[in-house]
Amino acid sequence: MEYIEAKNKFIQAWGTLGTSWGINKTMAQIHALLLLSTESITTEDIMQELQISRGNANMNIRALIDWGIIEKEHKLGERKEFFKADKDIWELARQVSKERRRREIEPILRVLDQVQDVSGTNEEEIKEFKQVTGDLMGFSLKIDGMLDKFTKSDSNWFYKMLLKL
Amino acid sequence: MEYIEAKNKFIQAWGTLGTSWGINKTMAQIHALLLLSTESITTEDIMQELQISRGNANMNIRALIDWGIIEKEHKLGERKEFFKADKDIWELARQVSKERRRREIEPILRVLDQVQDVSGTNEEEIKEFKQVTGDLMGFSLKIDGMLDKFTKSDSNWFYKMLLKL
DNA sequence: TTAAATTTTCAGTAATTTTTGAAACATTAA
DNA sequence: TTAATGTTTCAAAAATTACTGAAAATTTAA
Repeated sequence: MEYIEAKNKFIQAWGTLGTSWGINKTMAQIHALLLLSTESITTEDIMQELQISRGNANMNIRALIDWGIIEKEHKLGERKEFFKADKDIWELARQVSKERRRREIEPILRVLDQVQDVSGTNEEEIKEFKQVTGDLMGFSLKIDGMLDKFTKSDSNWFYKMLLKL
Repeated sequence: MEYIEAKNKFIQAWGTLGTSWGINKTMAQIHALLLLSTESITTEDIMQELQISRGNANMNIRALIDWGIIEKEHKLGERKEFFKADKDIWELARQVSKERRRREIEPILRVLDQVQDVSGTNEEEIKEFKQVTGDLMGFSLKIDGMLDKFTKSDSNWFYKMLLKL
């Protein structure tokens, strides 16, 4: 398969995958493009490669920076900003885990916690409510702990863990 | 906190969480409602509780059944269909992992595989392309293997794994 | 300073996804 | 059968989300 075809295929697939995990398509595509770039590139390059507007490019680049998975670079004698992605996949996974944990697991844990002191007249439904939300919280806490360990470890730790299984 | 308030809060939070993980809000809310129900309920009940249309209820109930996380029940002497959720959170996690693996990880693995035999004139970009997509595939395969093991094990295995860490 | 280059913002538009509601379809009871 | 009850489908509407493009803001060079 020719490079250009493979590249487009990968960018497209990465966009689609992102979409089904709640990440907007353009954001994932910009990330894919940067993963493949041998050197850091400008907003103009991204606009041109993905055929998107300046506003769209700018917003999604910023979102990627907020997620901590790409970064700005300044080149000597250049006024433009350049961007590059971290090519270390383990680092990427760690960063994504960290952010999703913070943005999504923590809020649901907070709600599950708040909701634990429920009261009411129907014994059975109260019991069921506490049981289900309690189980959910227990499970979430376990996942949360695992992710915490994961985000603080190196790829080696994860690799060993997989072996132990 | 009063039961009705806690219930609504939980349903709302579950819907929001679903949304940020690419699952539609109503689908997640129906699931939350069923998790809290002490007995199986009808489409009418769901429509009434969540204030949604029949079509919407029907479509999302079907989606939940497709995901394998709720099921139909027929009651003796009743023509209506009743629905109930599996209350076992481990089972839920296992089922969701299984489905997402099939729907999302497998497709991306297929693309990464296809794209491996890339060719072109620019040595550096080909090398980088192979490196990045190869790493990504390696990582995805590891996650895939872990999920496979997870979906085929019982909660006890997972619990032990967490202890070993 | 002023001007040129670059980045950011955001109102309006477009695209996508979700929801409705009514009609078609299916099943069971009489 | 026919009628009543219940389920599914799907075109249209609504809601949400993403994108554009131009103007405003910011930064740097002269």
